[in-house]
Amino acid sequence: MVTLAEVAQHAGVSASTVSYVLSGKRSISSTTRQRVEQSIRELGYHPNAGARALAGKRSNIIALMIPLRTDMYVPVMMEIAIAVATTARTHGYDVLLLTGEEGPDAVRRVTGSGLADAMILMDVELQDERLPLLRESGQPSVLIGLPADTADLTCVDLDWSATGALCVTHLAGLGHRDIAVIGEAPAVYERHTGFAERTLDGLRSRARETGVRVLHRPCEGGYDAMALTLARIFDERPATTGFVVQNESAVEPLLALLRQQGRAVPEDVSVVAICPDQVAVQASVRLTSVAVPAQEMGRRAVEHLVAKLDGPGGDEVVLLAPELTPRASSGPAPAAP
Amino acid sequence: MVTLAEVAQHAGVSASTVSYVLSGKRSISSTTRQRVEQSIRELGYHPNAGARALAGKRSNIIALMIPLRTDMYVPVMMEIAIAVATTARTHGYDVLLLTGEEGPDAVRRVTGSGLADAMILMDVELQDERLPLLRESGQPSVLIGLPADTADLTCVDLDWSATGALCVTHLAGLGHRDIAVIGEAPAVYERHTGFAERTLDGLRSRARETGVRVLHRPCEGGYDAMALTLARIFDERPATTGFVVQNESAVEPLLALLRQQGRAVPEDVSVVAICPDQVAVQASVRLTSVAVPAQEMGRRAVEHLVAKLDGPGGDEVVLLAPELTPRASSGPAPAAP
DNA sequence: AAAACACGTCGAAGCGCTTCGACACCTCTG
DNA sequence: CAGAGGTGTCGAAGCGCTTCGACGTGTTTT
Repeated sequence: MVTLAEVAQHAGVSASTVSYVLSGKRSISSTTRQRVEQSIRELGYHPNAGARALAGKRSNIIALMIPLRTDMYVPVMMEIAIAVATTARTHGYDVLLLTGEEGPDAVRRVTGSGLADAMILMDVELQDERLPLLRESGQPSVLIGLPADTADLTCVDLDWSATGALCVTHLAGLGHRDIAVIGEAPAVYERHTGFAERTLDGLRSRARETGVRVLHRPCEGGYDAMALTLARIFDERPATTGFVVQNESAVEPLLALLRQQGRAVPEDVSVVAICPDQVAVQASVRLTSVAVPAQEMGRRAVEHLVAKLDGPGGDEVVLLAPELTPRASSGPAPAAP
Repeated sequence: MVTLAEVAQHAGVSASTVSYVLSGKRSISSTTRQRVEQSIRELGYHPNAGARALAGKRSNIIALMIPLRTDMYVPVMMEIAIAVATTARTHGYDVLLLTGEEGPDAVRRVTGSGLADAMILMDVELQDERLPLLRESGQPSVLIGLPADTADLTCVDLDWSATGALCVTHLAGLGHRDIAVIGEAPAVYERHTGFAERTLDGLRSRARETGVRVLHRPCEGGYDAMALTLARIFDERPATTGFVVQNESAVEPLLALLRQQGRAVPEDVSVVAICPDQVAVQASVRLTSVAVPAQEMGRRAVEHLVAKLDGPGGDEVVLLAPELTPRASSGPAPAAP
C-alpha cells in the first residue's frame, strides 16, 4: 500500500508538501505541484481513509438511515438512496448505509465513533425517537420527512399537505363532490408517519374549503385488500366519483377492480395517484398524478448537509412544491343521475 | 469526545488494558474487566473509527456496490441491500453504499484507501469491467450474480438456469406446448447481465428436452409496451398457452391484457412469474412463481465475506436452488381446439 | 527449594495523515 | 540598501487506537 511518505520521497519533497498539494490549503509552486501529482499518478496513491479521518477529524462519510420495513414506497426509498449516494460523491463524500434496525442506538454509535460526519434520516415519524439524541449530539443532520417539532432541525420533504390539497382541487375543479382516499397500510398511520398524516390534513382542509366530501381508508396493498376496501367505500358512499391513491401497490388493483365493475376511467370515476411518475405512466391507464420527487429530495438533503458541514448555516425546513400532471385517469365528473 | 485514555484513567488502568478488554485478545481479570466496562458505560465511550482503522488495519466496513440504473428489479435490489446491511451489523460491520456510477474506479478507490475491508458487487455482467481490478487487488469480495469466468471469485446467486428450466418443467407438465417468455428490457440483455441470459439458457435447454417451443421477447415494463409485445407474440405463435414472465413491471399489464382479450387465467393461458413472493401474491391473480430469494442472497454474501475476512477460505460459487410455488395462475393446458 | 511457566498488566512504538510554527528566499517599499 | 512583507517548503507534534515485548506475581513442576 502506497503512503504519503512514499509519494513524498518519490517526488523529492516533504510529506507535508504532498499533503498541501492534496488539500490545497497552502500555496504550492506549480513545478512542485506537478512533480507531486506525477508521483501520485505513477505510484497509484490513494490517501488512507482511516489516517485521514484521525488526523483531520472528519471522515468524509455521510450516514444514511433507511427504514428497515418495506411496507411502503420501496422504489422511492431506493431512488432517494441512490440520489443521496451519487450527490454525496460529487461533494467528495461516501455514504454509510444504516438500517432502522438498530434504532436510536445507531445515532449514538455513529456520533460517538466519528464514523460519519453527518446523518440523513429517512422515514421520520412525527414523534421520532431519534430526534432527541440528534439534537443533543449536535451532529449535523438532515431529515427527509417532517417531524412534529422541527426546532433545531433541517428537513427536506415534499409538501404533503399541499399535495393533498392539490389533489382535491383538481378533482373538485372537475366537478367531483365525493372523493375517496386510498391510503397506505394501517401500520403506516399507526406509527404516525408524517407524510401520511399531513397528506390527509391537506386533503381534508381543502375538501372543507371546496365543499367536497372525503372518505379516507387505509389499505394494505394487493388485489384482495383493495377489493375489500373498494367494496366498503361504495357501500358507504355510493356517489363516490373521485379517488386519490397514495399507495403504490393499490394502484393497479384499483384500476383492475373498477374496470371489472364496469366503471370506466375517467368517464365514470377519476383517479389521481400520488406516486413516482414512472409508476403513473406505466399503469394500465396513464394516471393523473402528483409526483414524489425522490431524486430531488435526496439531492437537496445532501446539499444542505454539505453546506452545513463547511460553514454552518442555520436550520431550515424545505418543502418542495407538489406538481400535478393531468393524464388520462381524470376527467369531468359524470352528470348526476 | 471520550477517548480510550480517558476511560483508562477513569478506571485506573493503562490504555492498553482497556484496549484488551475491548478486543478480548488477552486475558483480563474479571475485576478489572468489570471496572473498565463500568467506566465505559459511565463515560459513554465509543471507540473512534478512524483511529481503529488506522492502528488495526481494518475498517470494519463492507462496501456494497449497487447498480445505478433502476431499469429492473428495484425491490429485489433494495431487499438485498437491507439484508446485507443488517447481516453485516450482526457481524460488527457497517456498510458503505457505492453506486455503479463511479464504475471500476470505485473498486480502485476503496481498495487503495482502506475505506472498506471487503466488497460486495451487485448487478454483475458476464464480462464485468470491475472483475480484473478486483482479482488483481486481492481484496476480499463476493459477487451477487455470476460472471462468465468465476475463477478466483466467490459468487452467490440464484441458479437462474435451473429457474428457467423449472418454469418450463412446470408448464410442460401441465401440457403446454407453446410457451412465451416475457423478459427484461432489451437493455438488460444488451449489457449481458448474467441472470437474464442464464435464465434464457435454462428455459431453452429444458424446452428442447421436453419438446416445448419457446418464444422469447424482451419487454420494457408498462402497459403499452406489454400490449405491443403480447400482440406480436400471438401473431407469431397463436397457439401460445403458457407464459413465463421475468419482469416485474410487465406482470400486471400482462394480466390486464389477457383479461381484456377474454383469455382466462389459468383456464386458457397459464402464467409463471419469476419475482419476489410479495409481488406474486399481491397481483390481481395469485401467481404461480419462482421466488427470487433476495434476503438470502444478501445474507449469504455477507456471511461468505466475513468468513473470508477471518481465516481466508477458498473461493466458491453458491447457487441457490429455485423453488416454484404453484398458485392460481397456472393450470392444465386447454385441449387443442 | 530452585526452575519453569502462566497470568494479568503496563509502557512505548507506530499506523498514515494534517497542521502549526519556523525558516529560507525573494520582491517590494521608502 | 535595510527592513517589511510574501511565498513556498520543511520538521515535528499529535490524532486515538492496537500490539509487542517486558515485567511482576502466583502457581506448578522436578
